[in-house]
Amino acid sequence: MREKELRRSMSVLPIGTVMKLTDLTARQIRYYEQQDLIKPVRNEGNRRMYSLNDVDRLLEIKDYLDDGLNISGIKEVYKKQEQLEDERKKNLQKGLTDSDVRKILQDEFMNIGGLKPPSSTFDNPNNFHKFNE
Amino acid sequence: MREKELRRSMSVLPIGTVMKLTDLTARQIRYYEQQDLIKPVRNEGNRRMYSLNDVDRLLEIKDYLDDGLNISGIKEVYKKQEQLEDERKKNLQKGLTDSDVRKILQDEFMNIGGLKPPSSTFDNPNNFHKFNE
DNA sequence: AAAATGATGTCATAAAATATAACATTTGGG
DNA sequence: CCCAAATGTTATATTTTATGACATCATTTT
Repeated sequence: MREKELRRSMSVLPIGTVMKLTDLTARQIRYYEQQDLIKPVRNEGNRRMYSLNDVDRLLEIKDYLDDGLNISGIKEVYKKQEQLEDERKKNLQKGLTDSDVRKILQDEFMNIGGLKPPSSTFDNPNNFHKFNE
Repeated sequence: MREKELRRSMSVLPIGTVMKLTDLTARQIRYYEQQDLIKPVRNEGNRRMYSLNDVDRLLEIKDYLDDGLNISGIKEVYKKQEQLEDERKKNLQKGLTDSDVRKILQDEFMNIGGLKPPSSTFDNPNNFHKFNE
């Protein structure tokens, strides 16, 4: 559903609406922007316009702050997240899926000591491979 | 997905945004409201606030006008639509589905002249019943 | 403890967006 | 040609937002 994503990223909400949806003050919202946590677009009249994704992120920021993180911490969280997404993109470009990558990591494990793959409980909940031992 | 509906009906868009999304002028949007085709809510400051459903309806209105309908015609269309929805609700309350209702109508037909159900071409495209005559 | 810093509040000022109402224009049908 | 429907235009008042400065409060740092 590509259309949904598009709509979630359309900047159509004025700051007043965002204040209500997030229960944040304009001061807070602008401050988080100043700290590069969000980047609302500006309309022709220089008013900030927000997307639903922006609203989600602001709600996230609120949660992180409630959890005791400070702005710097939140910034780090998003930096890591971006790195992760970049890696995923790179692999996708190479035609690899997440599960492909998992297999590769497993193979690397195998070659370390000539061992079998670890097959975590998560990947193989019922340990079926054990019947082949 | 009940949440989706809720979000589509949240009045969060100022008229400026709606203008861009629909390519209508403020004058037109307010005029259609005056004609009871839409009913945006007002915020504390008396500004009209629109939902995504409102935007959809405005786009519909645009299409109808392009098709040569006038405001009165469009009003009729929406009146009929409401009537239909009301009927559906009533039947749903009685625990009847659409196909139940169709059966009931067929039965009524039968009793008119002690005849078999009509089985319209739509319901029986190949007229299979004819082989039983 | 004092000072510094981070996060937010508050206030003043300017600009942009919207509401309302009145009058003007356009367009299609009788 | 005239009328009415749909829309444009303009003026005025109010609301909303942007920006920047200064204030406050809590937490760290020194």
